Amino acid sequence: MATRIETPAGTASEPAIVPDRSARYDPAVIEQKWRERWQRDDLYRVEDDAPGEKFYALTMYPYPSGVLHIGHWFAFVAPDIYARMLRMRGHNVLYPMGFDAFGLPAENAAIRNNIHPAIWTFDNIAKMRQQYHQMGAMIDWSRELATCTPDYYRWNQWFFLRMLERGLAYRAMGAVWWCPQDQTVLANEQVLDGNICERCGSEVIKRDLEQWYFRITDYAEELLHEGETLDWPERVKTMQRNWIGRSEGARLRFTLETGDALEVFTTRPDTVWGATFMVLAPEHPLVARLTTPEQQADVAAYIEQARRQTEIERLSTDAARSRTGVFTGGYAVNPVTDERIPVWIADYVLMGYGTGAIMAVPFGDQRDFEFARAFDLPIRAIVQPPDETGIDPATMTGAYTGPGILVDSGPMTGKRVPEELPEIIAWLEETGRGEAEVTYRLRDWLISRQRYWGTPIPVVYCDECGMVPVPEDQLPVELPLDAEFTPTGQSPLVSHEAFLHTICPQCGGPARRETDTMDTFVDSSWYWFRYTSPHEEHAPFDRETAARWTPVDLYCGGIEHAILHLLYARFFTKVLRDLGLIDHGEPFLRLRNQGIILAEEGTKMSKSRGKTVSPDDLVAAHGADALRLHLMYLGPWDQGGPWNARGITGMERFIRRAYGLVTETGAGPFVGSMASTETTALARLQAKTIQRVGDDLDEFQFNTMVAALIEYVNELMRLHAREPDLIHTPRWRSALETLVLLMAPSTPYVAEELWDRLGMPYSVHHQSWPSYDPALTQEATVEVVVQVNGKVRDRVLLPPDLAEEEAKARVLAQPKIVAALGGNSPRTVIYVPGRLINIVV
RNA sequence: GCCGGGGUGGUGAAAUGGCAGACACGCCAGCCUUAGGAGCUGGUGGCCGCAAGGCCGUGCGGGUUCGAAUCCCGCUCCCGGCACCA
Repeated sequence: MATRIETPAGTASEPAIVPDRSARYDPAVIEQKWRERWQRDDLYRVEDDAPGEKFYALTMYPYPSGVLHIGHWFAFVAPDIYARMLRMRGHNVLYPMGFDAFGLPAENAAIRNNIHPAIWTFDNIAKMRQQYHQMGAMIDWSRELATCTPDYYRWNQWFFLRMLERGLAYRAMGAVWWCPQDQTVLANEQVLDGNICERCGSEVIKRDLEQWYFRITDYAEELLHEGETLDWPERVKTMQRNWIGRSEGARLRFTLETGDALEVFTTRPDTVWGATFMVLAPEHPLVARLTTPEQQADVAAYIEQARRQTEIERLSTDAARSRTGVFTGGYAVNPVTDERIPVWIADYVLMGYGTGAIMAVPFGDQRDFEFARAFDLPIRAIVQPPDETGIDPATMTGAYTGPGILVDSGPMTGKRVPEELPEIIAWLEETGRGEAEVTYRLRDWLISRQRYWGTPIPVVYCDECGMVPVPEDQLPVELPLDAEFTPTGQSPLVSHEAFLHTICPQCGGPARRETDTMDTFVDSSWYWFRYTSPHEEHAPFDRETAARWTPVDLYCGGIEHAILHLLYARFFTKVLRDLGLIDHGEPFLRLRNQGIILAEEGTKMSKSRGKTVSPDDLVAAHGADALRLHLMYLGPWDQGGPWNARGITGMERFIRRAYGLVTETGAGPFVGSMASTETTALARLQAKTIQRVGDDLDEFQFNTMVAALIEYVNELMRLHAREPDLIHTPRWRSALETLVLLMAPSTPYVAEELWDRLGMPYSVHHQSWPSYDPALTQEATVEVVVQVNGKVRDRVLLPPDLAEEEAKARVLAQPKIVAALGGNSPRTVIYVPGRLINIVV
């Protein structure tokens, strides 16, 4: 190794070979040096009013679980590279970071290790922040937030109160998991294998309790249609569309013999003449009134069984699973046929969808058909398929769901379905039997958690006044830190007397605080606004600053949040807009998901199986720059895949080659004005590489971007070997500067070091992204493939814009082609300029 | 069952209608070295061939096209999501 670092660029010097330890690429030394310098200089501080078009790049903030694993690196490095490139392109880029700091693991650690959740959480945050520094991420740490601080969660409470005022937050009974052993409600995440309590291992059941909800269903339609306009992966949009589950149909009114009205939702109101029985969800409120004394025992037993039913059973597609249900003994009247039809209960009807009751049309619905066959209920044919004779209900083996003509359907007989459905609905409306309706699968968002480590819900219960919201000036309702974490099976808040007992803000009498805390998805539903003014004390965020930065231009994160987090965040944004705090309704304009990094065996990386890969060890062995490159080079970023440590040596070699190239040939002198083919080739290579790297980054193709960098270095070395004097031309110097600039987003440390060694002013990360002359990306002559009948027979060098006739003439004269033609004359010649010529004989 | 994504050398992959396998790992050979788990050079899809060269080849079967990894139809396997939604 040799170096000339003492010699300023442009000055002649002896090619003295001075062995110098500092010349060797030593990532440990380089990375520590620059990391400290950047921190000292606050290099990544973002000013709200800095020049340049704003760009808000955001990565889903992590849960502070302890340490960053390799998957975190994979997720964070890509947007970091992208954000760095945009900054070099002149944008004012906001790339903040924080911690999703409330949640179950902290509480479990508290119970297990007798350490307070707050201490555990902040210890982890400190560790992880160090790791981000090590990664070389371009994060403005002055904006860091942790959702478990009162400064942050008081605004969760503030939003809750605003939503309560607007009727968007409400209390209602809801079926939740209940552990009879621990005498407590469990979050869904705490229920293992369908119905096992995470804590004590006993079987859990569903139980009705009063819970807090956010009325996200009010926004169902908007969430659905505004989602279509977003630049998000198609599959995420599809998942959200399916989750919202819009379905068009009608609400029809049936009457029960008890005198109660029973409404049902159906997408096939045309088949109401075929409704031969009705089915209620076991939990339906009318079941009790409807059940006759003789059926009482059966019904009660069935309801009990349905309650115990595990998720696994419910989700099973087992063909052996049969339709179950029980007759209530009660009857309803079909509103169009006036027939008396039996009312059953069955678990295939869900309380949470539609009205929790259906009209059963066994002829036209497969589930109803199976039910009718199982319990020997009547089936009536009401649709005749086109160009066929009628179907005989006695012999049919499955429901008929196809198109046809209505038969035995009173005044609607003869109508074509589905074409004339609107007329049928109109008739039902005119005659008062029902009306058109749209139903959604989306349910309201249950935000209550019977846990300690979360945002206290700011209401109190007073014997006199009932439920009373905590006045805004009394926020935050602080989570007491002196809670007891013995595993009693209850939230520590319930037994925390000082927290529990308070004074009613309305009458001043004794009151009891709500002990439920909020789902942590509330925290993550608005955190990106907080980054724009993280120290604002009088509002969740400063309106003007938020207006400047939001919406987020690019949001990166895992596909696992495709539904919940992203849907809640969209909902919150719309609520914030309706509260007048912002003027847009969609939070994230562009979304990109990384794939999942699996363990080397292709299985899921899990802590419990010891399959995690520690980035710290890899950094110690190869440097953060090499690890960054390696992760980006594994494959397409959105695909993920099994982890593989072997390839990292290739990235290390690449960095060493680039390092050697710049340090050994970067000091000049650059005096030659060589007009050789090599300098032209060099200029073309440089232009093409700038284009490739930029285009690949624009398209989030990090793996091919890295390949372009590697090829650039390899090609520079080849040119140098072919023409040793090339390194003394100004063109060469320019090529090296370009190399360092192109490397800066991906390998920030070594790029800074090389920039410094080139004698360029600090910092490489404040330089402009290199530009190129598009004319140079075109070669003067290109190798054109010559095919005969689609098989490659020769290659010729031609100008890419050569006229067709000229090209044909030249190619047909080639000896190999003459031989391949064997005397046959060409029938057609296909010419794709700059690519190929295909001669068809 | 439904909806996505995918199947290309020994491995990760590239090529989205025009030279299949860029680039990297690994492997082989050579150079350098006291040494190499360092560096450099060359080779590396399969088959036939001393070679020149030829044939075959992108999960399977068919189709469209001068030309298909790429588009269309059918099948198959793997991964992910949803799942009685009336």
